[in-house]
Amino acid sequence: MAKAFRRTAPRPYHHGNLAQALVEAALALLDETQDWDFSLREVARRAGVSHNAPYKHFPEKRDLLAAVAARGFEALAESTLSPLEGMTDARARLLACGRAFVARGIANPALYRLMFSAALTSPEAGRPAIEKAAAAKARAVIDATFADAVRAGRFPSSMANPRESAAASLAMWSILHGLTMLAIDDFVGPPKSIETLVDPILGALLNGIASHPPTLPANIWMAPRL
Amino acid sequence: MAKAFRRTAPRPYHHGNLAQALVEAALALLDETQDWDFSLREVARRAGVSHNAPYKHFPEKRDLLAAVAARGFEALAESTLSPLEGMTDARARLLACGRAFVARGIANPALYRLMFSAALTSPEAGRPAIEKAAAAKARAVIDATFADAVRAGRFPSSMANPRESAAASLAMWSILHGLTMLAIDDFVGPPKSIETLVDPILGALLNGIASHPPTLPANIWMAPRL
DNA sequence: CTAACAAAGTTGACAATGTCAACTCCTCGT
DNA sequence: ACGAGGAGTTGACATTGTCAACTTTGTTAG
Repeated sequence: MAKAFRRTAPRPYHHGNLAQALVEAALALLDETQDWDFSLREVARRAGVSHNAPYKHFPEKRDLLAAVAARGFEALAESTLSPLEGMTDARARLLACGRAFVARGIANPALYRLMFSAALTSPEAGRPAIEKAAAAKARAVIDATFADAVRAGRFPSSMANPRESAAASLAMWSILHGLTMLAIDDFVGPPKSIETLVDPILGALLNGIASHPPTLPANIWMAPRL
Repeated sequence: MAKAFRRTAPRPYHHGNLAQALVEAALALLDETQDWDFSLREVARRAGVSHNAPYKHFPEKRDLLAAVAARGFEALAESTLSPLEGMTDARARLLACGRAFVARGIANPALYRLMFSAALTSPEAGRPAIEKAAAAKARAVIDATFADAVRAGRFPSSMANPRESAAASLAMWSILHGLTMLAIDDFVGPPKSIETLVDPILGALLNGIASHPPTLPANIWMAPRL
């Protein structure tokens, strides 16, 4: 950390924090072009380094994309978590969570798509660890909100059972993920207002879960495989 | 090589039906590599033609991919339709439809992903017409099955209202699409048996819809934009 | 303090790819 | 019979991901 002051240093040989700058540049490119087929070289150009500098931080282009995707999951986690502040009604919290989820996806379609893309899975290792960890964080928000709702008595107490809570949580993930994807991919729209889209759809699911809680087999996992 | 005998026509100069052969080859490559970053040249190689022959049939690589995706939607439509033969119970039909949907997606993950990918949307024209048409066909199966169920009295009669039927149908699409994607992307699994995964999840949604049918604003469309 | 080392960045090279342009071969309608 | 145009071919080009070898820098052992 400690290093000489660089009061005038416009262009230190060492970039300082290139990895982050590259992720930033890639994020910008992703937003501009709405696709991740931009060249690694262009990312390097934006960061003001040579076309091979990125390789010192990311062994492959895929690894850069994974870092970007991880950022996306972190943003998603934050987006779904923050509106819950101060909300008490369990059902309203779940709906708010859902709205925030879809809204975040629509806000940056390419990023959302990238997060769930296969572009980052390597043939042998599956999804990169960095992405798995971030995705787990995002998943935890929904899981926790659901668990809260169960504890608040909003759902049958049998749903404390992990096989039932997993089923409910998976159902909610699925419908939100699916709805977001369809909206992004122009299969549904126009989303003039997120609530009018999410509330009825997610609401119907929540009603169904409350009246007849679903159950999953014991060995189903609901997360990137570890 | 001027005019040679060709009684057994081993290699006619004109391929006969290259467009289809290219789609076939691309389909095979997609299945093998589980990705669509294969080169157009490799597709041409497989079809036994020069690296530029494909351009006579598809202006861009994207157009070939769109044709492949269209095939995928057609297969999806067929897969979801065929198990309905002879089934009478409306709820069972919907569940069967859902199982078939997810099963088809899991059967060829890369193809499924391609269908909903942005790789084929051109910046100005959106998704190619060929894909839109095929997607509409697949969507129609679920819509129709739902409409049948309403007619059979399995859902409140208010659901004959287009705003309600659209909501229900969208909800079902969403949850199926989302579940399929999550399964494909290794966020949930292992899918040792499709029914144990789909039935509880989709069942919960159907229960919710039956008890409190959702409604959507009037101007929401549920299809690739025409 | 300094010499050496590893991390971070650079330049150069290579094969492969998507696509353009110009050419050749074949089929078919007139 | 023939010529027009569709179908396929060859050649070329800029761009890309990635490898290898080099240089610059900050840190650290002696």
